[in-house]
Amino acid sequence: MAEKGVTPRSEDYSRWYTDVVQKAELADYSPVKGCMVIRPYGYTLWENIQAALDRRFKETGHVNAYFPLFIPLSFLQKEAEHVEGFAPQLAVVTHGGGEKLEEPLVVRPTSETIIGHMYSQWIRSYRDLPVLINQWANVVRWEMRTRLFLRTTEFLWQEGHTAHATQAEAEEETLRMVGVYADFAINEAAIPVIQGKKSDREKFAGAVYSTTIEAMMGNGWALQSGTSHFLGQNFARAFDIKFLNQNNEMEYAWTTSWGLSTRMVGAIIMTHGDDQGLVLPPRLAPIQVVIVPIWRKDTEKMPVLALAHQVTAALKAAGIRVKLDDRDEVSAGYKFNDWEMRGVPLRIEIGPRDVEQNAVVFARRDMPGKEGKTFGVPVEGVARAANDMLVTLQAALLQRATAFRDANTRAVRNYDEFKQVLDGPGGFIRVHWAGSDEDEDRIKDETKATIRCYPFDAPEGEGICFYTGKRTDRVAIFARAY
RNA sequence: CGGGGCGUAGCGCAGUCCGGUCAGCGCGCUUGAUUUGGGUUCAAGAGGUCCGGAGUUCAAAUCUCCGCGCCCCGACCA
Repeated sequence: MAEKGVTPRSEDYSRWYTDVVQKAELADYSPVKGCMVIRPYGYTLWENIQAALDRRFKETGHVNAYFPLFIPLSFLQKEAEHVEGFAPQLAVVTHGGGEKLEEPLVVRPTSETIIGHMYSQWIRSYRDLPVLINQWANVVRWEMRTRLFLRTTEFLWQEGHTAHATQAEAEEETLRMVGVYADFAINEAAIPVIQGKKSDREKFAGAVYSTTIEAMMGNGWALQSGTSHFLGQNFARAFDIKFLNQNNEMEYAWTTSWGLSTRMVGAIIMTHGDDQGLVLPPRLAPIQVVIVPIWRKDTEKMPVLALAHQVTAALKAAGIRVKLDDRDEVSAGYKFNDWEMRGVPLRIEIGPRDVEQNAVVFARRDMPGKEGKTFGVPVEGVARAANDMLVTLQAALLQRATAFRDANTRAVRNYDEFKQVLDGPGGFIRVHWAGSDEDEDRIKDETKATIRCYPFDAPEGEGICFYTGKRTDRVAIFARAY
């Protein structure tokens, strides 16, 4: 690893990613294989993600609850597709208190089963519906290959589980929540995700269908960043979630589930980061503004620090998450690089020249060097100016990511072109698609690209499938994915 | 689990082929100066059961055998 800075993205993208995660002190490897330690800076970022999501969940009528970590193994086996999908990834507890357990307990990989079991006891009448519950939890999936934040054995997430009286209501909920994820991703994380439906091959084990938000990472790969599933009556039948309707008839409930995990942190890193390190969207950044005081002589130190404290207080009063870096033992240049690595959106530099003019210097993280600096920002009204700059930065990040995604989204006319794009520039391939599940498998085998989603927003209309040559109005986005 | 690579100071590594002043380097850390508008410089210092075990040998980081662990590539996935 380089002593300073990170491996350039162009040299080795996954190395760059790992470097950023560790050097920005977001997370570290743990002594347990496949697990990571989320460090305070990374955890604060996650807390900000949680707050932004939780607010949206509450606004859409959901409440939080908590269900147990351990699930009887037999529960997993009640839904055939579900157990088939998750069996290879389960961690199972066979002993407790020095005794062999009568029935093994699964460490939850997801909670549809145990929540389904509880819902069957809580739901009696149509008057009990809908049930709209979310939980913030950790889950465990024994993955073969892990990567910090993107795929770890244990990860943090939220999982929403809802039950409804009608299919229409449940489907509406499924779409509402994928929409909430998209709204969060776009407006908080500045990630221009694409909403769509998963192909049958990629859907959640046990779902009727799954919806997703798909993001494009800096290397052109796709990252599934949140999912919302319509479960039909599959889990209701498996767990006997029944209610009496208004006609006094017994019916199975219609359920949904939806989740978004710490993987989102990975999405933020790979959407906005650059060769200087992390770049954080202001709305989620643990530190939105860092103030770096600069002085030459001891006589300059006092007035510079005095102004720095004054500006810090002004920003704090305006509700900005601000940090004054008054460390004595490192140089200003060191601090610049340090905070750039950590992705702080706005840096305010205050030196003797600024004290004289009663002004400060703004340096935005998304633009390197002088280009991103604004000199002579008056101290009077500095909080307002900083706030405006944060709004500008938030918009600029989204705009840049959107332009990148669009520039790396291509159409192809046939399979040869498809392969050429994947071997060349990569990115998203947006095509008409009339292939079968087997066709999809074959393409995955041959190119490693999968259907990321059938986008909801598909104004293309009818066209020719690049693979089968058939006419269809279905549009698919293919990409290599994490 | 299949294929590759690796385990020596907090981190990154050299040394291993050809056993013997090989316990070394860079960064980081500590102390003191110097410097501070883009990662200052210098000096002095602290820090290691060479992954573990067994064996060969006068002598093992180095050779042999057996373990353990990690990383990368594949099948699986939020």
